Amino acid sequence: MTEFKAQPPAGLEPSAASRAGASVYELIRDDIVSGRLKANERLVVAELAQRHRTSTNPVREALQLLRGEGFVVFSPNRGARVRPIDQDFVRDIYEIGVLIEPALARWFVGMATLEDIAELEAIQDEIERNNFADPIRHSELDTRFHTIMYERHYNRHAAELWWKHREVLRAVSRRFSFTLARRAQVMREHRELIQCIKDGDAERAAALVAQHVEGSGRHILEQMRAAEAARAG
Amino acid sequence: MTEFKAQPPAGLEPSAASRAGASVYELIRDDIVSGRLKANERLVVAELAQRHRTSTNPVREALQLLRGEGFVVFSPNRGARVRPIDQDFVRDIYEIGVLIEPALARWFVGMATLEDIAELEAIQDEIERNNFADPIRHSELDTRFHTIMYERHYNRHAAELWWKHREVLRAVSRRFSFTLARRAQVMREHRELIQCIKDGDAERAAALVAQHVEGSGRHILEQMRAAEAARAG
DNA sequence: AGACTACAAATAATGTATAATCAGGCGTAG
DNA sequence: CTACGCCTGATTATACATTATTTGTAGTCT
Repeated sequence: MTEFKAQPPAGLEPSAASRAGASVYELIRDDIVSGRLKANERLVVAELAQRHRTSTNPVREALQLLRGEGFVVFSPNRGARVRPIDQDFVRDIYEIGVLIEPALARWFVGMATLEDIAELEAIQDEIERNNFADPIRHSELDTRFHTIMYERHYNRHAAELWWKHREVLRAVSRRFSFTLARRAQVMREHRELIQCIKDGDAERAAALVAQHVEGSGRHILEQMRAAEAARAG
Repeated sequence: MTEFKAQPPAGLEPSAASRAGASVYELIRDDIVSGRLKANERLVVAELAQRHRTSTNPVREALQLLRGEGFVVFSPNRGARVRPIDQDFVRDIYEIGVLIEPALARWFVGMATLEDIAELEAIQDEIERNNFADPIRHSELDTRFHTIMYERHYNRHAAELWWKHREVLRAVSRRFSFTLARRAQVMREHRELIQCIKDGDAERAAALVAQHVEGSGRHILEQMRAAEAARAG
């Protein structure tokens, strides 16, 4: 069986410049995406340096990198703040996914080999065997399922964009669990998608992926709204 | 008449942290996008610091920012290199544009006011008056034309993405000039687009934008191929 | 009193300088 | 051809200067 650990598509993980830099970058990024750092929270360089046992230089660089990726916002002479991973943000990126993923999927239908299809089915089997019992595992399997379809796409830019968005959504949805309705929907859509690929029906596959991503986005948004309502009420 | 200087959509220009930082960032970025820095060229921090009369810190931060935006690639312990703005790169981003811009345009059709349409027409008049005589001016007007349609879109992420891609394409195409065929096509498509918006025909507007972006991308790619062939032959 | 302004101190970003380490590349000796 | 050692430059670490923003205080005006 193949590796079922969620991995970036092609051969390129941003992988920060080096040891300290990479670790600071990843730690801060995780803190943002997972919600440990609150929206709009100030990111004071000296504090972060102390917390992560490094000097200020790597922290400053990590923040700039995060700025370039959109996770951190700078105001001149007032430093960095956490970009809020709020409902708007999630909606924005899943809507972009709805536009991009169908195109990636359409291409895949024309390129899929028997091995690809076998692997998709193996993963789907595994997803069903797991049946959401282990949410982390489900997330990894599901990500892998889509990665197989997108990772060989010639448009590296689009694939990279997809992967970045995927990571954010994955981190956000870790906070929630799947509703029964959504579980059934995921299973059904994956199976249907595999069938489309087998049939070589690119258009239907694209439409299905659009629907799948749309559904996934809606699901997360509803969970976020519910959580917020619970917090407020 | 309104401002015809190309400007970012909403109120947010990345605008690096401060004077020196911003200028280093912009200068390096321009050098990359305009082709003054060649593909895969090494970006030695000390050199850049000297050339731009600053210390190494701002340079390193600018490079990290550029990395986050995808213009620079890092290898651990071997520093930064220019990400090649080659045909693949251009194709990648214009293809993404073909997917995203129609969605932005579709939304605009449902939101356009009489003032918006008047402004689009004014700009198109201006474009026709200029008639590609001043290419820079044409580029600014054309960018403004599209900015009007996209800048108020609720999906800030998508609008920002569009703007970043637009800047790259603008810089690349500065090296070339418009073929007669392309000139006519631009005029026709803009006028048709305005008509669609007046009619409230969102679907046709979206299709037209897709075609328009597709055509623009193809045009640039062909120019790039021609230039490369000329260089090689 | 309440509110507003001017100025001073505190906080932190930004830029500069310099050193210490470390990894990779290159040339030379064996 | 391989091993050793040197050189370049990346990366990290400090320390400090400069600048901008924020905050607080005191004095003044209404």
